[in-house]
Amino acid sequence: MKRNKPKYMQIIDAAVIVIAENGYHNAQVSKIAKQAGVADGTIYLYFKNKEDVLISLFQEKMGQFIEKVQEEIVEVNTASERLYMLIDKHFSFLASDYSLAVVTQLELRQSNKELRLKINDVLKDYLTVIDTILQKGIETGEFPENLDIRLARQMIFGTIDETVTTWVMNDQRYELSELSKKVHYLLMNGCSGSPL
Amino acid sequence: MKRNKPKYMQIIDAAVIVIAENGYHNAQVSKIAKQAGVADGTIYLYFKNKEDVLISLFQEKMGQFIEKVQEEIVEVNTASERLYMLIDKHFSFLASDYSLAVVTQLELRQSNKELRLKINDVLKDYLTVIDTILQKGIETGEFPENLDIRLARQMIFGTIDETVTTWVMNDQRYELSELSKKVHYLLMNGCSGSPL
Amino acid sequence: MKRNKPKYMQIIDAAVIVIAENGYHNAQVSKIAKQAGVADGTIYLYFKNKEDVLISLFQEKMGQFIEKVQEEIVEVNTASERLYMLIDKHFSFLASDYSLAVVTQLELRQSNKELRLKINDVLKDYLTVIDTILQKGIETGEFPENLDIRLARQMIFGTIDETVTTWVMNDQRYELSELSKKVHYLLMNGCSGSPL
Amino acid sequence: MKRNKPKYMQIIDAAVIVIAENGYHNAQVSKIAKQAGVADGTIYLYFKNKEDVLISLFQEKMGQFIEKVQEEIVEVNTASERLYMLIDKHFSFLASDYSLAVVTQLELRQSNKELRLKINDVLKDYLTVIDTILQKGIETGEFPENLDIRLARQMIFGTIDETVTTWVMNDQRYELSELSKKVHYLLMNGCSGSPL
DNA sequence: GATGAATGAGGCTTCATTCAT
DNA sequence: CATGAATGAAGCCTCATTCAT
Repeated sequence: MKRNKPKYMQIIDAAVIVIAENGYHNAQVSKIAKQAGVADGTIYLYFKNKEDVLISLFQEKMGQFIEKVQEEIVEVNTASERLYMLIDKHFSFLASDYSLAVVTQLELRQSNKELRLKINDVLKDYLTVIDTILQKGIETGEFPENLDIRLARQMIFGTIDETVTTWVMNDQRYELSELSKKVHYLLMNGCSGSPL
Repeated sequence: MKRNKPKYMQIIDAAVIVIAENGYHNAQVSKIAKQAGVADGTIYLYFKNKEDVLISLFQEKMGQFIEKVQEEIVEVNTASERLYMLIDKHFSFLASDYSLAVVTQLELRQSNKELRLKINDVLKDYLTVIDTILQKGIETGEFPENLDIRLARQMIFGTIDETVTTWVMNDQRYELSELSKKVHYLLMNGCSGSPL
Repeated sequence: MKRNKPKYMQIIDAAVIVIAENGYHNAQVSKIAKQAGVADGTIYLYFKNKEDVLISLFQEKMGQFIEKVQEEIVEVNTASERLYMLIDKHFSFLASDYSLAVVTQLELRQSNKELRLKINDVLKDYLTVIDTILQKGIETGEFPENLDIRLARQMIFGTIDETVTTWVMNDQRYELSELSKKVHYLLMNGCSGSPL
Repeated sequence: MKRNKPKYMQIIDAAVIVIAENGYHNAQVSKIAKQAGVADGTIYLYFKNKEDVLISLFQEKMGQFIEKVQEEIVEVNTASERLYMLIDKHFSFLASDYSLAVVTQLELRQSNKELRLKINDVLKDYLTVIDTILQKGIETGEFPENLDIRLARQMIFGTIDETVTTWVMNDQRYELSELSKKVHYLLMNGCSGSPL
């Protein structure tokens, strides 16, 4: 299992730093190798090509986050609590690793369509988590029965994503995780409104 | 004034088509020139460089849209109506020009940080429109006084943007503008909730 | 027509010189460009890629030789005279351009199979010329009716080719074209022998 | 003596197979090692470098063939019989090991000049065998006194080589060894013709 | 104003070889 | 003897931009 070898994560962590510091288009393989303390060729022992490094980066970092959220979220019961946990974990996760936040919110978005499609595959699990919360909320009566789940999911994800991106673009001039409550409040209102 | 010369818009329209068809990274200057029916060098008579074409593209297309929204929005009175108009104009504007939607939602996002910052400058006017609606809504009592305008704006823009992007990525399999009402409803609920 | 532009042949001639001097595996595109007095990128205005330069080189040089042989060969009548002309033209053509001889006999043979197959396509016309001579000779009674044309062609081409290659590998220590008569004599004997 | 250790021939045989299957330029050391069932580094215990593997391959395979021919050829007496034996042994040797034929006729020819020069060293013994046959033939009166031995040798080797190469390139669609008689006949005629 | 031929910098990837175990 | 993880040099090609006509 590649990911158990130390150099695998070593290279991924180096990629995050190099991309955050130099930008996506100035993150040459040689820079990543240097940052990771390995030879250029070594990267190709662990990754198929440069794109594979970037996909793996996203899979490892977001994947591990999504897994943790999936596990922890079942520990609270109401949809509201779960949504709050989702928002707060999301904010505190990216707030704790600014480089990673820069990479996921700004840099990785300039990758080509192919790479972005693969990134979206990873995100699908995240969107499913949101859908499950919404579904649960409808069942418990916290959300109206006719809530359009797809639209509500887009609102939730779009809001969270836009909030993080704005925070990153403002150079973390304020505490991201302090916004959790307010964002949760806005989104709960959005979802809970009585039917049209 | 450059923009009054026919070839100026001719080149911008060509850029939209070429980027939509070939993707951002395959939209070479020579392709745009060919599509516009001019020589490569001619582009440099109207634009400083390639980046300038893309910024101008965004400025012209979004700029004219924002202007129109700004004008029309004062014709209705409540914040709710104005928000509805904003959403609906936004959706119908991009639904009426799929190439442009592909370019703004998918392709132009792969540009480098600098270009994206300039694009954000253009968007600032749009965000100001949203802020004005929210401000107005607070004054008229439609929204609670303690509404966090920045967060609410992020929710509104994030939701609209995410909705359009999803629609584009789904190859316009449904009518985007039919979502206006529901999105408006979700966002109004989000903004109107009574204070924490 | 690309081949009418001066730079087309300029690049091909440069390629012959660079390959002859540095060997096939040390004939970098940048060296060829420098020798041709053009920028690296200019080569790609006239050729699809590096391989295309090499194929074109062979096509232009051998192609023009084969055409000339085809034209001149009809001016003499007997198969024997035609065979002599073929051998002599072949020898004097390569003797007059040692660089080209090095390239065709030694360097181009280290190219990959794909390239060699395309080179063989060019040679097919040459082999056809040989076959026509043999056919003619059988008709006129100069060669026995049961001459195996394929084998005879292989003997003729193999002998000529091996003779030139040996001459090149011996660093042209003797006059290649002085061998024409003797080679012709050997091959005529080979072909003319009475049936088994 | 290296060649007595089992892994020595094991690696050479693996090289033949790997080159025949993948082509010269896709015959990486790691592939040869894998095919031989040894580690990459082990190859360097038996060979100085990759080139040494290829030279040794040629030396072992052709060397053992040439030795056998040298021994057997003295068992027949006339130059004609010896030439026939040479041709027939050559054809049947390569017909019996198609992989080896592919490697010697097609793949190894793409090697660089240095390697080919070393391969030619091995071939010198073979050419000497031909020369001896010719010399003997002149002494016995089978060939004219003024036969140009070098040219005759080139004809003989060129014809045999071209015949095998054509057979390999035609994917052994016919029996190579069935050509022995005809080729022998052609070459005997070529050499025996009365003086100019 | 318009053309389009020419420029040339810059990076991903392969693979023969080494050497610590 | 044997292993195989690690090394790092080296080159083809693209494409934004220029400038002579």
